[in-house]
Amino acid sequence: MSTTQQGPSGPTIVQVAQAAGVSRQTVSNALNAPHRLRPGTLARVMAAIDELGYVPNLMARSLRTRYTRQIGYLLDGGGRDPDSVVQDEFLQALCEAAEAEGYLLLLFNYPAGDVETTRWAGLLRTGSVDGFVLRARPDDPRPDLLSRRRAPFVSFGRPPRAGGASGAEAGSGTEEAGTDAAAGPLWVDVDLSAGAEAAVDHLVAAGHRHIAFLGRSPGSAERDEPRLAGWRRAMRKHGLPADACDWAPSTCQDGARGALRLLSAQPAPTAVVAADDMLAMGCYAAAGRLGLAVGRELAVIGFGDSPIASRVTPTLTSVGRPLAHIGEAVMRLLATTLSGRVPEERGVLLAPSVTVRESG
Amino acid sequence: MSTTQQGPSGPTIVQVAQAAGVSRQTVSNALNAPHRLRPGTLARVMAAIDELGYVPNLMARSLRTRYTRQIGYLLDGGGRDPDSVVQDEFLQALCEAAEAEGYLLLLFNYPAGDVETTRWAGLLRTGSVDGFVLRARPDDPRPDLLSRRRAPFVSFGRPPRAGGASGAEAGSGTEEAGTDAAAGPLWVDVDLSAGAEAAVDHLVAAGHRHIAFLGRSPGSAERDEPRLAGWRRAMRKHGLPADACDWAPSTCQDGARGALRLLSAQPAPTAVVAADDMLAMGCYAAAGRLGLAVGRELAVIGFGDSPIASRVTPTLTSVGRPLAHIGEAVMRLLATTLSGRVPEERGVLLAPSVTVRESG
DNA sequence: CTGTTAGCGCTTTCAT
DNA sequence: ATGAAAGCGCTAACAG
Repeated sequence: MSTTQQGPSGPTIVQVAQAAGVSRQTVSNALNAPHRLRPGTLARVMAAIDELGYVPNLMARSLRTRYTRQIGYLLDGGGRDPDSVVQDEFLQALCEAAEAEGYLLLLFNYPAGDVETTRWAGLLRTGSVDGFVLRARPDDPRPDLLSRRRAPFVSFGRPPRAGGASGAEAGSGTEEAGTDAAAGPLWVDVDLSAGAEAAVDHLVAAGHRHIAFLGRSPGSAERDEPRLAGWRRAMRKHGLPADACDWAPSTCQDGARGALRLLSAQPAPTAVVAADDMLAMGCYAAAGRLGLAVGRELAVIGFGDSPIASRVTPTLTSVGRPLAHIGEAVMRLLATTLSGRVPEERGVLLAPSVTVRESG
Repeated sequence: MSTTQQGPSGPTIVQVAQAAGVSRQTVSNALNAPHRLRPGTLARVMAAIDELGYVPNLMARSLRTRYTRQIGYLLDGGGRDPDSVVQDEFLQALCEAAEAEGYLLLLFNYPAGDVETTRWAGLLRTGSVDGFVLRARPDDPRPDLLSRRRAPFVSFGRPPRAGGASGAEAGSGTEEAGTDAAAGPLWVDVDLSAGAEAAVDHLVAAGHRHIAFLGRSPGSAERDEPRLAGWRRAMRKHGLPADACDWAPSTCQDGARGALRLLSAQPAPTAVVAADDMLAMGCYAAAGRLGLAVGRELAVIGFGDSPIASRVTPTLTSVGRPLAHIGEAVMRLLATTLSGRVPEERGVLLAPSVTVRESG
């Protein structure tokens, strides 16, 4: 009588077998390889399963099959980006995608700066997870750590070049056939450059010809380079001069100052693409100070499609993040490797779409 | 190459036993009941464990012990609150607290409106989790569903009274003494009323005597009632009139309008407690329009301590959310019930503290 | 197509 | 204090 406390473990496979008058292996087959059963038997077994409310014990299954259908997600405690909305929505999307593939997400902490900890690498060995997903930030050491331990994983955000080995990998397919780990990590990322281009395309289609870009000031070269490049490329593509860009810290006030600088140029831009929604708010403030009506006299497009975008007046057009698609792509990649196949491509770039609202 | 694909399962307990020259349950004891071993043996076993890099297989352990040390967290897809920062930070805190108690968090989706799904209840039976944590919103049906299935869980946010289907059978209430589940769910919540009181206390200590309250307009009665009550109680406590309160939709512009109404009263308030940080931003805007310097001439305190609080000028004093404490309290409660003990109290109210910045 | 035989890695009796 | 036996619930091999 092990009445410690643990709840009512439902019926086991053998009870179902008895109820259906078959051997327990047949029940197992009914669940895992139904095509091997005669339709009649299958129906009888299924009926018994239904009646008894049988659910297989996943731990027992894992013990036998050596996989858990759980994947680990490394929560990033260090990255106290106010971007946390992203993490939340991404988690949501990833979770959904994982369930669609038959996986569950196991969460754990990556204590800030805790490079040495092998705890999560251990999770693979303890049989808690089959692989990992993480959101890689610039200079994130984790992808490399995972690669080194040969842990299957996919990163959201292109991981930094593995510091370990190669430098020259110009098309010589020689190391392609080597260890699978040497092929580099799997990743999915947002094509911010394409997002900026789409924003410009949208504005040009609306008749704008003087379109400025406002980036985030500290470290803009790194962080906003893709957005900037997309803006430049799109402007060139449309035969427009890409000469009106500026940078400001991502706060409402600083953004306003930056926007004022841009708007005081001659000829003044009629539209601004801001590197994030907060800077876009700064553009609103600047427009207000100049007596320009956002949407009618000055178009503003932000980045990130944050919750505030739909809560300001006028509502803000913003380049979104295809989080659902990202989640799906990540899980598809991971499921593929976990099943032993080789994914067609190591990395996936997903273009965001512009959510058009009143501001432009 | 006999292996399908699954990674290198580390050494097992029996290999450690051989290496240490003991039997395998001695190794087990070394891990689970070290006090039963002679120091010498223990050291030898530990050395072998270290050398071989042994980690116990948790699935096998679970199969035997009947608990998984995993707890499920129901992601709330429906609650598209722009409050999502809360969910993210809470998850972080909960995850940390869970790990401290030796638990891991298993995430899964609660598809919006999917009241019927028994999938997550099944998770308990499949042996995937020992219990659940969820963030309950008003009228959340999930706590009741979990109670009904006798699933151990703790909710962040006081769950609605477990009524049968609806208000119909609300009366009887004699089912209190029956099952243990009837003792009601376990919960942890933020004492927003105490938070508002603390805010007022802080303002009064700073010399303010005319302190207004600005609430969120649709559904304010429900959502902001505790904040309002705390403000009222504190005002009364200090012998001040609690007559200046107003409501506005939680956007910057509407908040500004609401604040303007409040500030046009006679005598004009010198401080405003806003029900969230967004409304506080509205107060900033109103102050700007009136030529009042926030912090010096008008004190503003928000709620939520959101990321913007520290990024605006002047930085915003805000009533925080003790997310770390909440996570710990939740896990303590859950761990207690899971270990078969009865927690001292069914519910825990945690008072938030005021993060003082430049605005007041 | 079905049933029998093993055994995944661990912990819990019960004997020494 | 340590060792031997048993079995958690399931599925991968073969046998029939």
